[in-house]
Amino acid sequence: MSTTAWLEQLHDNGYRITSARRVVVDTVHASTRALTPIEVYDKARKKYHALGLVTVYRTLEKLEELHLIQRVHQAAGCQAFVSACHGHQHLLLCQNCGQIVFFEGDDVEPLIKSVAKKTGYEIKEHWLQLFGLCADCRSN
Amino acid sequence: MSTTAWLEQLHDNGYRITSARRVVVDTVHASTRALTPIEVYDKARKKYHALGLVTVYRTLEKLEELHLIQRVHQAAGCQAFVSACHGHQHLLLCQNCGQIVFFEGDDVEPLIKSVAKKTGYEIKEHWLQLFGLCADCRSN
DNA sequence: CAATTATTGAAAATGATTTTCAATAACAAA
DNA sequence: TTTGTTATTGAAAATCATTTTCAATAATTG
Repeated sequence: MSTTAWLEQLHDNGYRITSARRVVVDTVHASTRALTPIEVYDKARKKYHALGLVTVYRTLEKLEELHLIQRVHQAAGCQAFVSACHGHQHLLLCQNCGQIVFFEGDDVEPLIKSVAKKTGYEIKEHWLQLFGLCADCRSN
Repeated sequence: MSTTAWLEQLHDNGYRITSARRVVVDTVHASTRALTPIEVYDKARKKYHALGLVTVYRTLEKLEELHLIQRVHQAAGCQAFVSACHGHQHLLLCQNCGQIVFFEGDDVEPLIKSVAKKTGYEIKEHWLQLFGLCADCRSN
């Protein structure tokens, strides 16, 4: 999904396309790592100096609402976001470089069914994250 | 694992047993829901009025360090903790009443191996949380 | 091109967490 | 026991992230 498509999504949902939003979208879209609001702010401001941090917060909020980005939870904190435009997918994070890879979690279904049966819960959502070292970081 | 065992753990690791710590330990240990620092503070203060919020933060920090409690991540926020003294287990949360159930995740291993193979990552940790409705909340 | 109205950035307000610090309480050793 | 050392305490202040307020500006619609 291209940045243009993200902007279209924003527009289709009644939001205006502004320079500030363009540059935030570009920044988050381009990153394979999760970025915190301040990191987005710092990177994006190199391209658009007038950008305000508040606008970054507000834009991230909208992108999350449209499921174009998703929050990444880590031991260090839970404020970072990554691009998430491939529907429901699970995350695999490199603990060294922060690189993020998505993977399908079809195999989780049987586990969910079994847990539902054992516990009597009706399971509505699940949430899986793996942590490790990417091929690059392993060899260096 | 009893509260006494938690206190022993603290003591064995060179921490002193104080009234403040006792009451924080009691409070978290007794709860089947995840509690935020303020919630712990409010509950615990009913038993020990002089307790300070700062001490709650510091005690939770130590309990987490000793793996006696673990942080619970939710859409609403990631500041809450639950008792976690059964080793590595996964969480199942009731979205209505907050009740938490632990379950083993043996079935996750094959998935992890398969993802490792596909991605070239060496996977060190994993993290699984399920959300749904408990039997009680379903029927009411 | 004009009018409407969402969006902007700055500053202030809020909320959570951490740090500082002097008083106190726990505990090991005598 | 009692004592001395030192970790722990709570309050206040400091910090950090996030949200709200507001008047100025810029994006869209007609």
